Amino acid sequence: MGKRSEEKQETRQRIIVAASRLVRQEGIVGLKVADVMAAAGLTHGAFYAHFADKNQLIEAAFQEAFDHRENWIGSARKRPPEERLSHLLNTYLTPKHRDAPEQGCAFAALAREFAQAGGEFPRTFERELGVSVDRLIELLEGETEGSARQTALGVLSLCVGGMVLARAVDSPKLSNDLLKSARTFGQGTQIKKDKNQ
Amino acid sequence: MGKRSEEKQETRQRIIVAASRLVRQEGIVGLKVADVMAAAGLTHGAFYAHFADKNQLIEAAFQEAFDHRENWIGSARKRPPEERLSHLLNTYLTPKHRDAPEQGCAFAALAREFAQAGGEFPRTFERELGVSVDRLIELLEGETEGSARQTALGVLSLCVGGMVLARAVDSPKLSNDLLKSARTFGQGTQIKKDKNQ
DNA sequence: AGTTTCATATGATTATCATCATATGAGAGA
DNA sequence: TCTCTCATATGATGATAATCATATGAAACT
Repeated sequence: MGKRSEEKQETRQRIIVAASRLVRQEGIVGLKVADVMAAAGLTHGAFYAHFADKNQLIEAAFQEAFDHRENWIGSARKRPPEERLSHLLNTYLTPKHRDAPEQGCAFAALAREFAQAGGEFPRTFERELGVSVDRLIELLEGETEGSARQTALGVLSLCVGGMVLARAVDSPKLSNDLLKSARTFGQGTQIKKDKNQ
Repeated sequence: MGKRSEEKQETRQRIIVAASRLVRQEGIVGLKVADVMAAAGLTHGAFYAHFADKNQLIEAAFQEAFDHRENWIGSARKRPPEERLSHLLNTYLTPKHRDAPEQGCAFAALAREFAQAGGEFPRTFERELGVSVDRLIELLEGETEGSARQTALGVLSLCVGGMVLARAVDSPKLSNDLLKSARTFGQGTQIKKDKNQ
């Protein structure tokens, strides 16, 4: 691969990264191809040298957003088992995450729109969700009441819902309360005290 | 008020009802004024005799969607206190609700878009959320560990998140698992056994 | 150096919609 | 019955954006 196409790949990557941020901020319909290109330092016309259409870009951007999923799950893995669940909740349901959707969880940012998008979108969504679920199961296996899978799906639901609502309300007070309550609510789910049971 | 303007009000109401269903199905951006009017049995031109603009319609449609909130909360009120939380979860997080977004919860359907819409939208959202929270607090008061408000906010987060995710994934199996896991996860939150404590 | 290739830029094109302007026609009051 | 009003219909208009067509210019190869 020559220097030429290497640079093109870099440009493509730059477009994807820009799109990944913008799409989480603006949503799928709200994402404008020209804005993405401008954010990547290019003009709109070059877009179709890199992608067949906007949908292809969105798929790539969505996946790109999960490159940092490990930051979340990986940091919980370093905790002792009985603290993992609350660590997950406490690092996801934060004002900082709420206020930076462009670098935050893509499920919270895009689930609603993926739900009605046709084509490959639902499968793409499911694949990424599946990976998250698997990671969470590894993390929680044998540590919670009920099956780890059940806890994993429950935690994801609570996190996504709490974030979506916290972003939608007007007052900072209520928004913060939503985050805090969701954190606490999720911790009401019992963690096994005896790891050998 | 003469017959004339009475009929106009009825027409207006028909438009709002149509919009309320369509907007939950298609989203705010996805909602087309012409589609709403067609669904109400009219043509697009008449729209501006009823509303100043599309935003005004969406506000009205959003509120309209909550006319049936009592079906959900009210039916839980008939249950003994210790069953209320699980009743809420079990009636919200259902495949039936998932498959009929046009008549379902407007928070789950519209929160993401309200979050980025400017103008009055965030305040409107917050007002309706506040009402729901108040109703839930009345329902749960003194019945759960922790404050009723905290439980109310937690339940709402879990419900909305579970529904949004269940609607976004491709496979019915995973979707059903999400609903079921969220139901169970939420019930892990302890209900007081002794009502007089 | 001369030519070719191709990544990117510039300038259409086309579709979709919200919104506006004007027309129509049925009912209300004279 | 004859106007007049106004709810609704029909037909613009204008903006926005995806996508396409063509131009350009720098690097790669001869």
